[in-house]
Amino acid sequence: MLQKNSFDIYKYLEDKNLLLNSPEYWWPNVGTFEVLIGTILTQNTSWKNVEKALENLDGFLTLESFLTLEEATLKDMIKPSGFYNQKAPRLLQLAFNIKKDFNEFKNFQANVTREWLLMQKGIGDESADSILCYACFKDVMVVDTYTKRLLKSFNIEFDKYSKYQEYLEKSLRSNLKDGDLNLIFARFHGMIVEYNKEYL
DNA sequence: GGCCAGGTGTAAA
DNA sequence: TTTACACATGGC
Repeated sequence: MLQKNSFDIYKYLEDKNLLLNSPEYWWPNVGTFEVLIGTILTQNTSWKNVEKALENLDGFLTLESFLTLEEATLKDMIKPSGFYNQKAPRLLQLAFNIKKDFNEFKNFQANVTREWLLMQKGIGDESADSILCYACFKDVMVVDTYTKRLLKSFNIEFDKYSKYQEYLEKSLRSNLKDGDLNLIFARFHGMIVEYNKEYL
Protein backbone atom coordinates (compact mmCIF):
# COMPACT_ATOMS: atom_id res chain seq x y z
CA MET A 1 0.00 0.00 0.00
CA LEU A 2 1.27 3.41 -1.00
CA GLN A 3 1.69 5.78 1.95
CA LYS A 4 1.58 9.57 1.57
CA ASN A 5 4.68 11.43 2.63
CA SER A 6 4.56 14.92 4.12
CA PHE A 7 5.56 16.55 0.82
CA ASP A 8 2.46 15.05 -0.82
CA ILE A 9 0.34 16.53 1.96
CA TYR A 10 2.13 19.87 1.67
CA LYS A 11 1.35 20.02 -2.06
CA TYR A 12 -2.22 18.93 -1.44
CA LEU A 13 -2.68 21.82 0.99
CA GLU A 14 -0.90 24.30 -1.27
CA ASP A 15 -3.40 23.54 -4.03
CA LYS A 16 -6.21 24.62 -1.74
CA ASN A 17 -4.81 28.15 -1.42
CA LEU A 18 -5.57 28.18 2.28
CA LEU A 19 -3.25 31.10 3.06
CA LEU A 20 -4.34 33.27 0.14
CA ASN A 21 -5.13 36.36 2.22
CA SER A 22 -2.72 35.70 5.06
CA PRO A 23 0.54 37.47 5.76
CA GLU A 24 3.79 35.63 5.09
CA TYR A 25 3.80 34.18 8.60
CA TRP A 26 0.54 33.03 10.02
CA TRP A 27 1.59 33.50 13.65
CA PRO A 28 1.24 37.19 14.61
CA ASN A 29 4.32 39.28 15.37
CA VAL A 30 6.89 36.57 14.64
CA GLY A 31 10.38 37.17 15.96
CA THR A 32 9.21 39.00 19.08
CA PHE A 33 8.98 38.25 22.80
CA GLU A 34 5.21 38.33 22.37
CA VAL A 35 5.38 34.95 20.60
CA LEU A 36 6.61 33.35 23.83
CA ILE A 37 3.71 34.79 25.78
CA GLY A 38 1.22 33.66 23.15
CA THR A 39 2.74 30.19 23.00
CA ILE A 40 2.20 29.56 26.69
CA LEU A 41 -1.16 31.31 26.87
CA THR A 42 -2.57 29.19 24.04
CA GLN A 43 -1.81 25.87 25.72
CA ASN A 44 -5.08 23.92 25.63
CA THR A 45 -6.79 27.25 25.01
CA SER A 46 -8.49 28.82 22.00
CA TRP A 47 -6.60 31.63 20.28
CA LYS A 48 -9.64 33.90 20.65
CA ASN A 49 -9.17 33.82 24.43
CA VAL A 50 -5.44 34.41 24.04
CA GLU A 51 -6.13 37.53 21.98
CA LYS A 52 -8.13 39.00 24.84
CA ALA A 53 -5.26 38.37 27.23
CA LEU A 54 -2.71 39.83 24.81
CA GLU A 55 -4.80 42.98 24.49
CA ASN A 56 -4.77 43.32 28.27
CA LEU A 57 -0.98 42.97 28.14
CA ASP A 58 -0.58 45.89 25.74
CA GLY A 59 2.57 47.75 26.72
CA PHE A 60 4.07 44.78 28.57
CA LEU A 61 4.94 42.55 25.62
CA THR A 62 8.68 43.09 25.62
CA LEU A 63 11.09 41.23 27.90
CA GLU A 64 12.04 44.31 29.91
CA SER A 65 8.51 45.64 30.41
CA PHE A 66 7.10 42.20 31.13
CA LEU A 67 9.59 41.78 33.96
CA THR A 68 8.11 44.80 35.73
CA LEU A 69 4.76 43.05 36.20
CA GLU A 70 3.60 41.81 39.58
CA GLU A 71 2.34 38.23 39.52
CA ALA A 72 -1.10 39.22 40.81
CA THR A 73 -1.43 41.88 38.11
CA LEU A 74 -0.36 39.43 35.43
CA LYS A 75 -2.86 36.82 36.60
CA ASP A 76 -5.61 39.38 36.29
CA MET A 77 -4.50 40.41 32.79
CA ILE A 78 -4.29 36.88 31.39
CA LYS A 79 -7.47 35.64 33.07
CA PRO A 80 -9.39 35.27 29.77
CA SER A 81 -6.89 32.68 28.53
CA GLY A 82 -7.54 30.35 31.47
CA PHE A 83 -5.14 28.40 33.71
CA TYR A 84 -3.90 31.80 34.90
CA ASN A 85 -2.73 30.59 38.30
CA GLN A 86 -0.10 28.39 36.68
CA LYS A 87 0.57 30.36 33.49
CA ALA A 88 1.40 33.63 35.28
CA PRO A 89 4.26 32.33 37.47
CA ARG A 90 5.60 30.22 34.61
CA LEU A 91 5.68 33.21 32.27
CA LEU A 92 7.46 35.37 34.83
CA GLN A 93 9.97 32.65 35.60
CA LEU A 94 10.63 32.21 31.87
CA ALA A 95 11.20 35.93 31.41
CA PHE A 96 13.46 35.99 34.46
CA ASN A 97 15.52 33.07 33.17
CA ILE A 98 15.90 34.65 29.73
CA LYS A 99 17.21 37.79 31.40
CA LYS A 100 19.52 35.75 33.62
CA ASP A 101 20.93 33.41 30.95
CA PHE A 102 20.81 35.58 27.80
CA ASN A 103 20.40 39.14 29.12
CA GLU A 104 18.70 40.37 25.95
CA PHE A 105 15.92 38.87 23.90
CA LYS A 106 17.98 38.98 20.70
CA ASN A 107 20.69 36.89 22.36
CA PHE A 108 18.02 34.43 23.41
CA GLN A 109 16.81 34.24 19.79
CA ALA A 110 20.28 33.56 18.48
CA ASN A 111 21.51 31.13 21.12
CA VAL A 112 18.64 29.32 22.80
CA THR A 113 18.47 25.55 22.41
CA ARG A 114 15.55 23.15 22.50
CA GLU A 115 17.07 21.65 25.65
CA TRP A 116 17.12 25.00 27.44
CA LEU A 117 13.48 25.58 26.54
CA LEU A 118 12.42 22.13 27.76
CA MET A 119 14.03 22.83 31.14
CA GLN A 120 11.60 25.71 31.68
CA LYS A 121 8.49 24.85 33.66
CA GLY A 122 5.53 25.22 31.35
CA ILE A 123 7.34 24.51 28.11
CA GLY A 124 6.93 21.08 26.56
CA ASP A 125 7.65 19.73 23.07
CA GLU A 126 5.09 21.78 21.20
CA SER A 127 5.75 25.07 22.97
CA ALA A 128 9.51 24.64 22.54
CA ASP A 129 9.09 24.12 18.81
CA SER A 130 6.62 26.99 18.44
CA ILE A 131 9.13 29.29 20.08
CA LEU A 132 12.01 27.98 17.96
CA CYS A 133 10.00 28.32 14.74
CA TYR A 134 8.07 31.55 15.29
CA ALA A 135 10.21 33.51 17.74
CA CYS A 136 13.69 32.35 16.68
CA PHE A 137 13.16 31.45 13.01
CA LYS A 138 14.72 27.99 13.35
CA ASP A 139 13.97 25.26 10.80
CA VAL A 140 11.57 23.35 13.02
CA MET A 141 8.11 21.96 12.34
CA VAL A 142 5.52 22.35 15.11
CA VAL A 143 3.29 19.39 15.91
CA ASP A 144 -0.03 20.35 17.50
CA THR A 145 -3.58 19.05 17.82
CA TYR A 146 -4.42 20.35 14.34
CA THR A 147 -1.45 18.54 12.84
CA LYS A 148 -2.35 15.25 14.46
CA ARG A 149 -5.99 15.59 13.44
CA LEU A 150 -5.05 16.25 9.82
CA LEU A 151 -2.69 13.27 9.68
CA LYS A 152 -5.25 11.06 11.34
CA SER A 153 -7.68 11.94 8.55
CA PHE A 154 -5.10 10.34 6.23
CA ASN A 155 -4.79 7.37 8.60
CA ILE A 156 -1.33 8.43 9.70
CA GLU A 157 -0.64 8.14 13.44
CA PHE A 158 2.45 7.83 15.64
CA ASP A 159 2.99 7.11 19.31
CA LYS A 160 5.47 9.92 19.99
CA TYR A 161 5.79 13.63 19.28
CA SER A 162 9.25 13.17 17.80
CA LYS A 163 7.96 10.67 15.25
CA TYR A 164 5.30 13.08 14.05
CA GLN A 165 7.96 15.74 13.70
CA GLU A 166 10.36 13.49 11.85
CA TYR A 167 7.61 12.39 9.45
CA LEU A 168 6.64 16.01 8.75
CA GLU A 169 10.13 17.40 8.34
CA LYS A 170 11.88 14.57 6.49
CA SER A 171 10.40 14.67 3.02
CA LEU A 172 10.06 18.45 3.06
CA ARG A 173 13.76 18.75 3.88
CA SER A 174 14.69 16.50 0.96
CA ASN A 175 12.23 17.98 -1.53
CA LEU A 176 12.60 21.65 -0.64
CA LYS A 177 16.19 21.80 0.59
CA ASP A 178 17.00 24.94 -1.40
CA GLY A 179 14.07 26.89 0.05
CA ASP A 180 13.66 28.85 3.27
CA LEU A 181 12.78 25.89 5.46
CA ASN A 182 11.73 28.02 8.40
CA LEU A 183 9.15 29.82 6.30
CA ILE A 184 8.11 26.58 4.57
CA PHE A 185 7.54 24.80 7.90
CA ALA A 186 5.71 27.83 9.28
CA ARG A 187 3.42 28.04 6.26
CA PHE A 188 2.87 24.28 6.31
CA HIS A 189 1.75 24.59 9.91
CA GLY A 190 -0.46 27.55 9.01
CA MET A 191 -2.07 25.66 6.16
CA ILE A 192 -2.74 22.73 8.48
CA VAL A 193 -4.56 25.01 10.90
CA GLU A 194 -6.65 26.61 8.15
CA TYR A 195 -7.42 23.20 6.69
CA ASN A 196 -8.72 22.04 10.07
CA LYS A 197 -10.98 25.06 10.37
CA GLU A 198 -12.35 24.59 6.89
CA TYR A 199 -12.59 20.82 6.47
CA LEU A 200 -12.20 18.95 9.77
C1' DG B 1 -25.38 22.51 29.89
C1' DG B 2 -21.70 19.78 28.16
C1' DC B 3 -17.73 19.78 25.30
C1' DC B 4 -13.77 21.67 23.40
C1' DA B 5 -9.68 24.71 22.66
C1' DG B 6 -2.87 26.00 18.68
C1' DG B 7 -0.51 21.42 26.45
C1' DT B 8 2.07 20.63 30.56
C1' DG B 9 3.41 18.91 35.19
C1' DT B 10 2.75 15.70 38.65
C1' DA B 11 1.44 11.60 41.10
C1' DA B 12 0.35 7.04 41.23
C1' DA B 13 0.25 2.40 39.32
C1' DT C 1 7.21 3.83 31.39
C1' DT C 2 2.35 4.53 30.93
C1' DT C 3 -2.00 6.55 32.63
C1' DA C 4 -5.01 9.80 35.09
C1' DC C 5 -5.88 14.04 36.54
C1' DA C 6 -5.72 19.16 37.55
C1' DC C 7 -5.52 23.42 35.63
C1' DA C 8 -9.94 27.64 33.96
C1' DT C 9 -11.95 30.78 30.69
C1' DG C 10 -15.13 31.69 26.79
C1' DG C 11 -17.54 30.06 22.42
C1' DC C 12 -20.70 27.10 20.49
